[in-house]
Formats: sequence, C-alpha cells, structure tokens
Amino acid sequence: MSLLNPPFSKMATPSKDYDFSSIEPKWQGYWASNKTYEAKDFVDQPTFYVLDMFPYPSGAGLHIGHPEGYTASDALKRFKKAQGFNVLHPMGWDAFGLPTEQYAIKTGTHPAITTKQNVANFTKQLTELGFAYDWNREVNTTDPGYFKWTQWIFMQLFKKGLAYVDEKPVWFCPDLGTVLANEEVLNTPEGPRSERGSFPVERRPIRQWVLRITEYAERLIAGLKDLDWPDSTKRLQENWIGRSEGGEITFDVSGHDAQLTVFTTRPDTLYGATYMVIAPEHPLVESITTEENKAAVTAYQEKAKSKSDLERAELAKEKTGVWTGATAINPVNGKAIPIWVADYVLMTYGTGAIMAVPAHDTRDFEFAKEFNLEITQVIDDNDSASKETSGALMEPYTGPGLLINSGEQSGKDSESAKNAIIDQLAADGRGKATVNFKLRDWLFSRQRYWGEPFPIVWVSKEDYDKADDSLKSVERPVSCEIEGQLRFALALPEAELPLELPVVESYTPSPDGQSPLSKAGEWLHVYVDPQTGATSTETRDGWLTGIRETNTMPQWAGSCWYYLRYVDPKNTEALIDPEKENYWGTPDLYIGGAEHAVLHLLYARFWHHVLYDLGVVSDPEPFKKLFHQGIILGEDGEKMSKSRGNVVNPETIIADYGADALRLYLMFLGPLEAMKPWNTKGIEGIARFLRKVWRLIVDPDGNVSANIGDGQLDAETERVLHATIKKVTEDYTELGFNTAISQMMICINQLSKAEALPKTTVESFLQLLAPLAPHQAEELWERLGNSGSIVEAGWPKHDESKLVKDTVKIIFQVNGKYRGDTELPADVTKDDAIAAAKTNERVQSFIDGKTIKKEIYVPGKIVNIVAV
RNA sequence: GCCCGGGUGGUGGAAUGGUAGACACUGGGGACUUAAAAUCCCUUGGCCGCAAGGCCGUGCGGGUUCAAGUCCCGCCCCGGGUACCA
Repeated sequence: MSLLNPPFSKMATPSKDYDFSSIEPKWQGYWASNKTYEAKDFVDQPTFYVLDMFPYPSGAGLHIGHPEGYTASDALKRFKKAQGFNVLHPMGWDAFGLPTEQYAIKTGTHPAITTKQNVANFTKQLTELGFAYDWNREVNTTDPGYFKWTQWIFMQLFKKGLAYVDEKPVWFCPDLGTVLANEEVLNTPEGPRSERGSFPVERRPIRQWVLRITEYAERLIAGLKDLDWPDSTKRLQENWIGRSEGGEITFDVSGHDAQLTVFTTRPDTLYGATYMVIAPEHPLVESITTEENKAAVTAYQEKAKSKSDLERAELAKEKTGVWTGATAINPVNGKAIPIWVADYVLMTYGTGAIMAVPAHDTRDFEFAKEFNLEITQVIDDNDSASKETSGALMEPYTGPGLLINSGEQSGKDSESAKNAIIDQLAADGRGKATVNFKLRDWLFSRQRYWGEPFPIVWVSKEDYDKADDSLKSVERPVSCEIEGQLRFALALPEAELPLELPVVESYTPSPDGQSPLSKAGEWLHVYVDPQTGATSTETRDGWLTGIRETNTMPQWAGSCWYYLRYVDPKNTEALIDPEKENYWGTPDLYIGGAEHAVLHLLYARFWHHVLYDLGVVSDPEPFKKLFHQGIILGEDGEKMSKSRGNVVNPETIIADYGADALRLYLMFLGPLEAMKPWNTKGIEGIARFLRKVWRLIVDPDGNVSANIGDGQLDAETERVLHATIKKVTEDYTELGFNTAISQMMICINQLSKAEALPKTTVESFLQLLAPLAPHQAEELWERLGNSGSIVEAGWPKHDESKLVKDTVKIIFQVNGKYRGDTELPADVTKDDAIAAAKTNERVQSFIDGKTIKKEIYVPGKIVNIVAV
C-alpha cells in the first residue's frame, strides 16, 4: 500500500477505504472557494448567530481544548444552515497579550510580526479541522481598524465620567524592571516572588486608569435574571458582584474632631459593638494613634504592607492587630470603645473600618478572644449557642433572634431592629441604609507596549480650561499628577482615531515601572488644538501643550465587544451599523470555557450596558444563551500540561485519523459540558465507524455499492432510520453530540444489515452525519451523484408514523422485580396485559400461593403485580 | 470555611420515577489469511449454578413509592471556584 507507513503513524487505513488525507483538503477548499458558509446581511431568512470565544493566537498553536468547543459550534452552524437558517459563525483573534510582548522583549521582533505569523498558523490549523468560518468577517483586536473602535468606546466611557485615574498599588519587580499581573506573582515562604526568575516583588502605587463598573453593579445583577446561562455561572457573577444590604453608622472619636464611619449588615447588633477596627491603610490611623502606641502601630502597618493579599488571607487563622490608644463613642449607648488596627479589615471593602460585635460575628469573636476584649451578647440565641457556666458565649451566635441588652430596642426581633436602629440613627444624621458591593472598580491600564493606546492627552490646568467641552469628561474632570505637575485629561477627537502604537527601541518598561511608551519622545509630546482636539508634533498659534497617556489597555478591552464587530467588521464610519445590528441581534449562542465565567463575561456585559445607554446597541444584554464546554484532561486524568507530558496534539491526531475522526471523537468522549479524559485508544471506535459508513456506500473498487438503489427498506430498518433522524435532530439542538453519535452508530449497524438500501436512506444518514464529519459526508454525497454541498440539501425530517410499532414489549414485574416480558399488540388493554403477565410461568411461580394486593399497568411498558 | 459541580462495570459514558450498564474502548474466544492489517461473529458488572435460573449491585445510612441511579433527609469522598467582603 502506497501510504504505508510513516514511522510514528498509528494509521491503519488503506487509501482504498477512505483517504482522508486527500478528501479533507478537497472539501476545505470547496467550502472556502464557494463561500458555502458566508453569512449574508439582510437575507430574508431566520438568522442564527453562533459565537465562539476567540483565541489568543499563541506561538504554541492550537491545543486540544480549542477544537472541543469549536467543533460543537461548527457542527451546530452546519446543522442550522441545513435547517434553513442564515447562519453567522465568525472567528477572530484576541491578539494583544503578554507572551507576544515578552517574545518581543527577548528577540526584538515587533509583536505585530509575531502576531501575523501566529494568526497564519492558527488559521491553517483551524481550517485543517474543517471549521468553515466566514473569514470575510475575521477580526483582529490588534488591527488599527478594529482598535479604533475599542478606543472609541473608551472615549465614550471617559466622556460619560465612567473612567478616572488613581494611584493603585500594583506588583512591581525591580529585578525584571516590570509590572506584573497578580497571577504572575507567587507566594513563597520568602514572601511574594515573580513567577519568572523568582525575584522579590513589591507593591508600588502607580498611576492607573480605572473604570467605574461599580456604577453598573445593580444593573449587572438585575440583568442576570433573564439570561439563559448555567445557573452556576450566574451565581458566580452574583457572588462576585457581592451585593449586600446594610447601613453606614458614624462614630465619634473621643478627644478628636474626627468621625469613623463603618458599614455593617447587622445594625441590629450595634449595642454589642465593644470595639472598632480600622484597616492598616486607613487614613485616620496617623491622626488618632496616641504617642505611646505610635511605634507599635507603625510597625504593624509596615508589616501589613509587605504582605500579599494571599498571605493576609492565609494567616487569617491567627488574628493580629494593635490598639491605637484611641477610643470611639458608640452612638446608641455612649460607651467608649477602643479603636484597633488589624489587617482582617480590608481598606478596599466598605469604609475600611468596622464596628466589632464579637458576640455575633465569627471574626470579631476570634479577635476579641485573642486580645481579651469585651464580648457583650445582644441577640438572644434561644439557648442554641454553647456557653460556659458563667453564661459567656463559647462561640459567636450569628443567627437571628430577639434583642437583649439593647436599651429601648430590647425585645425587638433582629430583622426589624435593623431598620429601627438605622432609623433611630438617621434622625441625628449618624446613620443611613446603604448597599455595598464586593465588586471593585476595574483597573483598566497596563504599563505595557502591546495593547491599545489610550486616546488621551494630558494638559495643564490652564490649558484644560481653554479646551472645548467636547473633549472633556465634563461632569467629572479627570486629573492627576504627572512628573510633579497637576494635569487634566482630554480625549482625542474621533478623527484622530485610531491612535496607533509608536515604533519604540525597547519593549521593556522603564526601571520605575512606566510603560515603554513613556520613552517614545516624538509620539509622546504633542500640541493640541483647543477647539477640535487635533494634535500635531509642531506647535501652532493658541495650541495647548500636551503629553499622551503612556499606559495601554488590558487584553480584556478588545475582547469586550468583538462579537459586535463581526456583524459589521469593515465599517469605518461606525462601530456597527444599526440596521445590521438589528438584523443579526446578539449571539443566539455563546460557547466558551467556564474560566471566563466572571471577568470576561462581566466586563463585556458592562460595556454592552454602556453601549446600550449610548444607543449603539438595542438590547442591554449581549449574551442571552451561554454554554461552557468542559475541559479535556490528559490520558492520566490530570490537566494537560507540558510539564506533565500528557499533552495531546490535534495535528498528530489529524495526521493519523483525519479531522472528521477527531471531531467525532471529541464529541463522543462525553457530554460537551463535562470534564473528561482523553483516551487515544478510544478513537479507534470512531475510525471504525467512519470506515463502516464509507464501505456501506463505496465498494472495494471505489464504485457506489450495488445494493444502493431504489429498493424498499424493511420495516425495522426504516423504523431505526426515522428514530435516528428524530434523536439526532433533538440532540444536535441541545448540543448532545455524544448521544447523537451513539444513535448514528446504532443506525449504521442496522443499515449494514439491510439487503437493499434506497439511495434516499443513505442520503438522509449522510445529512445527519455531515455536521460532525463534514468532509466524508460531502465526499460520499458527491459520489452518490449529487452536486453542490450537502448542506444545501436541507435537513431530513422523520415520519412519526414510521416509529409506531405494531407490538410492544411489556415487562412483567412481581413486587417491582423483573420476571419476564412478552410482545403484545401496541394497543393492548390493561386487563389483557395483566392477564398475559399472569399466564407467564415465571410470574406464576412468584405469585403462587400469595395474595395479589395490587396490579399496576404502565401503558406500553410494564405490568407490576404486588403479591404478599 | 463558603459557593458550585460530580461519585454508575476494567475504562469513557447511557438511562421522561418503569428491564441499570445504550453506544464505544479494553480484555477473552472464534472465522477469514501463508502471515499480518482490515473485516465479521460470540463473549465481557459480581457471586452461586451443568443448566433453567437465582441472589447482589449506581459513594454511605435512612425515607417516600407498586417501582428510586433518578425524588426527600442526614453523611462521606473527589474535582473546580473563592478567600477574613463586616
């Protein structure tokens, strides 16, 4: 055999049988040149938009995880197209990103060049898997024609007052001279270290852009309600946003003209507040700490600063803290209570200060025990909490109950006391009901080269006043200190977009953590027309002196809205044409990994809500229906990774078995949403199935099999065929590919037994197979004498009447146990079925001499006789 | 700790409250072949039995039901997410 046999090939397929290595490229070329899967705007057909999470085109190429979700969407696309939908199934590249930039730092290769090569490689690999995307709609986040609109969206956020600048602590590694993302920092016994090189890292406050996602928190929670998403993902987002209702209460600090405001969800426990805690970073620490306590407090603050969040959490078991020496006055009972500093209180949540109620809060209880602080019970536990003989609590009681030791509030139940106490405080302006969110504003800048530049120019206060309002965030001007000078942010005019990245000599951030763009002198310094915002490198009369923003946007930016751009990818006038937006709507289905359950999906929803407010899109929610494909594990059941050496490479599988086999096998492994181990041996069964299909239609000489013609199908085979059409259609609709494939296996086993096969029968079968094994299906479709793509032939329909059997198998049970069965007419009556059961010998032997208590007949299925 | 998933043969998995193990993989036996590949047939949850057949069996313990892998209650184990959110 001519193809025998590359040394590493497991291929066992003679070319005569099914030569996928030539058939597959043939059809890939056919779909491309015939634009079989081109999505046409405004065609009078129902539309279906299926969206994949687009990949980051890494140098490593595709791994087996990519084809899993992509096979599902490709199959669904082909299925929907055959059913007569105008299908939009595009692909693109989330191409800004760290690895490309690091490669640039190492080799000096411009990231755009690397990106281009990687995209070419990914495109080739995706094509070889038979994914027929509408490449006319390809988008690339690094393409200026694309990021022009990413920048445009940012500009709208800026003008709406949803963007601001703040000094936020970020991880910085002096040895690497770079800012690191949280996930690039490891927690080691020696303290936080860089993942690469294991150098010490520290938190440094660096100027950052921040987006006010928290202003949309309420809407982002409310919007979840009507989404067809996995419940677990919805809950994850809900918890992430973390809405909690409570109140703010203001305490006076004794001996100071200062107040301490805390957030609490339990205002009902206010009488039990026996001390207060403020975060080490709290601004009041310096002013209220007494002389005697200064040294200890400062030392504690220093220690807290060097701890990572992770350490702070891990060391949580043992509570630490120091007293400031100051006290506060509990507004309801006038009691003076000590103010402590402790890192179990986070500056980033609420007000950075709490009232501690040790009797009714686990953390406060632990802390009070550690430092011997007073514990006053104010909610009656109804004797449910364990106590010492003295009556003191041995554990905090966090449940509801009646108030005790609470002055005039005593006797109220805790639920109604929450409002009552807040109302009481509100009367003197010491409290109000508030809602707090765990969600924090979105840190939206990176000190990197390979990202979208911000369309922002910084100018002095005087110049800012001269500039036209259309360039400003009018309601909330954005300002900050740059190089010791107070500066204000102006947006570029739309005509200046896209603002492209300058050519730089080095992609490494500067030693102080500034972006590489800060060294691009010519690009950096500009003059600005105060009226239009136009920029120039040369000054003109009355123009303002500005410097550009040197941070770049994070990778999330480009992926926040790409699904909109697919609808109108080449539009230079607008982000999206409203008529096209209206025609296609938002994706009917979004398939992607659960690892993006929170961040990507939340950020994209936020932007979409903003675009909705701006009138750019007609619906506030972008992803109505979401599906998470599972993860393919290595053969050892562990996560695939190079270090474990259990990585399965799709290219090798295609070389050995073909893309159709890989696609089918990926879907056959188990439910799409499940986490499942790869098993290379298992693919044999799929390869066998495909060969069987081939042999059913093509004889050993390569001609159409002699038994295919216009013969008559026997009744049982016909029943199986129609059952298969029905099941496969239902399963595809719900992405139940594994069971659809089983059913097709059952069908092919039945068909291979049939003596005569009408051509239409095998054609129907091929139509069912085509979404998953498109190459082979097209090839056989053609060999059967058809022209055009199989997808154009529509989708087979089952005939319910062919499914009806004349007889049904009735199971006989005695006391719920199987004791026999028989074929009976499908319309058998209850009495006849029971009578038949009683004549069965085995049934008789189990009911003989017993009293029949009950007889149950489940029509068409079961007779159960209860006898004792 | 909290929040999600999930525990079914040697393996991946299937099963609107109605014969548990479909469909595959692996293993065993056989046919074809000089041989191999490919293909086809039989067999493949455990125990007992020559057989007919019987008993047990879906993580564990209870419960509801004529009937429970499926529903309810209480646990155990595994995987993922999250981390003092006041």
